[in-house]
Amino acid sequence: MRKGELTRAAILDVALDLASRDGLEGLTIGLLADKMNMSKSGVFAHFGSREDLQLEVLKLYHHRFEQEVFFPSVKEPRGIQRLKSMFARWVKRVSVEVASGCIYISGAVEYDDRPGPIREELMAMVGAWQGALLRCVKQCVECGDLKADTDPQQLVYEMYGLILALHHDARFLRIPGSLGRAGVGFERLIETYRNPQTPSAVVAQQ
Amino acid sequence: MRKGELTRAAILDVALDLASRDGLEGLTIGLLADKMNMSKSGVFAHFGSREDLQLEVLKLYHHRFEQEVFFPSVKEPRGIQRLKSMFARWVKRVSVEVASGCIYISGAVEYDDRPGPIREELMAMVGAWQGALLRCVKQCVECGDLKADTDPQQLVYEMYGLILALHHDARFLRIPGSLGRAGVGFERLIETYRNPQTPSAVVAQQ
DNA sequence: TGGATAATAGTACGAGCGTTCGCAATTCTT
DNA sequence: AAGAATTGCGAACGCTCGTACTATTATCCA
Repeated sequence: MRKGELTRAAILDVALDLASRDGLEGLTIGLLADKMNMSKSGVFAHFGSREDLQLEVLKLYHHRFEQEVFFPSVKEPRGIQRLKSMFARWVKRVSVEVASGCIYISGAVEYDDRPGPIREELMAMVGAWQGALLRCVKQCVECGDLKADTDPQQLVYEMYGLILALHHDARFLRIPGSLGRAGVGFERLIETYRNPQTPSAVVAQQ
Repeated sequence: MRKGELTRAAILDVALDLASRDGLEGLTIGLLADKMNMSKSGVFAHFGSREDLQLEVLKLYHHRFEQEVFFPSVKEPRGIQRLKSMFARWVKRVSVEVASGCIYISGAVEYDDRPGPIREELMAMVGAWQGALLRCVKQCVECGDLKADTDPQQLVYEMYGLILALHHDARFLRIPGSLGRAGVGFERLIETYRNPQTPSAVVAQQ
């Protein structure tokens, strides 16, 4: 690996940190150069433009999210167990990010009215994650873990709400115990939709 | 009313519009002056600083929120009916704001790591609103509309999550039908906590 | 090890930001 | 209507931003 690619990777790593804290719009080349002990132009040369830098940061975040949340969960068997794993890992990730900030969430606010490639990319990523959740819920219905009349979209909507509330209460308001509330909310949520016909052993093992 | 106060009020009105769209941090005196057909310094003179302007905008938003959501709801009788009114008016406000943006929500992301008077003010306002919701839920428990073992904080947490998800899905992802999902989620939510001893007529009249 | 190539620094530019200040115009008060 | 007070404008300041261009230094490959 040539030195250039190595520095570039190091820059992106720091940039992701900064963007997590201040948002993608708050990510500035000057500050990034300071943190890297490099000149502005030195940093800049690795990316064609600030927008490209932001897009690369976004892709890096997406990659980490997949590694920590998505991929480990699809190793779980289909059904409620996988869904629980997805939510648990998601919560864990966001609660770690309470100290730094989740780019999916801050980005949703920053780019809800700002058209352009970053918005498109971000929408695609968040959409993909919601799509993965949706598929998992549908599998839960198919395999009988959740009731047949379950509205998958509705369930995903409410799961997302629990995470957003966690980010809001823990990171902005700094209310202790928010982490637990996300868990309690999720338990109550799937309890509502749980299929009473399913052998309790299947769900109790989790 | 002197002319100065009148223009000041007009500026604040436009400023609230801009801040709703681009966030409080995105509110710029130059853009504001353009929209007002005034000079930058002319606009600036009405406020000691940009931060003061932002604080005034925040207070104006809070005032509108109270007028449209809080005050009409406290006219409803205590209990589940008032809680439903609060949520319905809240949803209505946010769904109108889907086209412009809710400052409580965007502000929570913008100022979760940015100390200063704006963060303090915003936290106080959001805290006050959550406090109002909390009181209302507690009254629901006291008057028997909700189960005695209801965790009021938990219920408020989940209500907030439903609103945040609405803002996220409708404004950022632009998924149709999000409005309905907030309502369905709320119904399911209070159904979980509803006291089965309560005469159904009381809750059915809503 | 030397020459080609890649990586970084330095400098400068134009634009936009919040803010200051002095002056002109308008509005209010009597 | 006249004088006082308020209101608004215009220009300028210092700062930071992204970006472009040139020169120097470090790295890679034969």
